[in-house]
Amino acid sequence: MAKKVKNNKRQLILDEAAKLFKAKGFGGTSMRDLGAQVGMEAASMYNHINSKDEILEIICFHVSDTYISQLAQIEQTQASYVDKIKALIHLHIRLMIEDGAAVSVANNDWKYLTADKLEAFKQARKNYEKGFAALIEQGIAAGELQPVNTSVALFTILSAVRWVELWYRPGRGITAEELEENIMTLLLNGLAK
Amino acid sequence: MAKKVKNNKRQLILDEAAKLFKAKGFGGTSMRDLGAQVGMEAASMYNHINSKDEILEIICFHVSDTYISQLAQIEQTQASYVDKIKALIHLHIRLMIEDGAAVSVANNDWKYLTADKLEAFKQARKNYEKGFAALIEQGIAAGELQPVNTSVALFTILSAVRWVELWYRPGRGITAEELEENIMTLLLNGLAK
DNA sequence: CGTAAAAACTAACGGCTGCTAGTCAACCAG
DNA sequence: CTGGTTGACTAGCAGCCGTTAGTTTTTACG
Repeated sequence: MAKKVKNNKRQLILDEAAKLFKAKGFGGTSMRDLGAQVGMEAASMYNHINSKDEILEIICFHVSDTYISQLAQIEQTQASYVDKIKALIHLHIRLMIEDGAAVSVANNDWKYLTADKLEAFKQARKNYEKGFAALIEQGIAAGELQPVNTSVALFTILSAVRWVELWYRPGRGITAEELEENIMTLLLNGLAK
Repeated sequence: MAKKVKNNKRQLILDEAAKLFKAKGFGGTSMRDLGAQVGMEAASMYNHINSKDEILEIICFHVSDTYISQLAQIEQTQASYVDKIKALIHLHIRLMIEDGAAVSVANNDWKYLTADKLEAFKQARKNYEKGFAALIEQGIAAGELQPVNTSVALFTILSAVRWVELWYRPGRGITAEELEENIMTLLLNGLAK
């Protein structure tokens, strides 16, 4: 019980940190800023977390772990390559909508990780990209996809999904489903008629 | 002549600042860091620039001015809507390759602009996006493009081009022309066969 | 060559940073 | 009721920040 309360406060700090890091950047967010947002003095937060760096670590690796485990799951299905890639695009859009602040931090502020954690994060991201790229490559080999450069396709897809987090709000006149459908159409069928 | 030398030093500071801001962020770059990179004490740079904020302003508005003037030029040509959009994509890729650091700063660090400059920058960007979106809208109305949501198409294109700056290096086994051709194919014709 | 302007330097300021130490109240198990 | 753990507080340290002031060196021109 006591443990649960502790976890709640800790999670609150992590959530608010993600929002602030997204809005003002890791360097632009002070522990005093974060304390004000959480409703606590800066020093008090050290009862729940060990350092500012640790907050960034937890956020970044939580996101990368999610992507990696989901990729592994999708790889094991029996779907076509097109459908596997669709599933990955779906995953990216869904995470952007559901946990946009954390994803945004993992995308933009990972470079402020401590040297060793930075290396680990870059390696994790590289592994994810390798797995994603392999799906594209196999899809091309199987004749399901256009014979474009694999890296170009990979990064274009990964980037094309990022803006969602900056733009999408419920009540913009477009639902999450419509949004996803539009992006999927664009990436798979293109803009030209 | 004396003026020219002054401009050179000033430009050197701006160029190195763009590189450092890109690598470590605006907040993560100190004037002492920048001085070391330029080969000068931090204080000495104030003979050439007025403030750290001013450096960011110059970089950001230089980029946005370039985009806006090029858009105006493209709007006035007699090409088809598809070709106008292609020209804009070409512009984005070319600027990313030629002046990647500055474009990166304008994309990522604009939020650290001073309040009034921030407002002006956001307005400029909004105007650019409006002009770009209008071309897409007209292209759809003319039957040249697929009837997707205009905003989705706009932001997908704008984002899909951003990664170039992080990834492209001459000698990666792909030329700028091939890169552009691949991206153009993906965005206009899609990944699926 | 002399002189004035341009551009570099050193030193330092007030303010903010992440974080620690020490204290004290609230709570909960025995 | 009591003892101890938890989690909040205030105060403050050492260090970096952007920037200014004042001084000295370098440069360019008549």
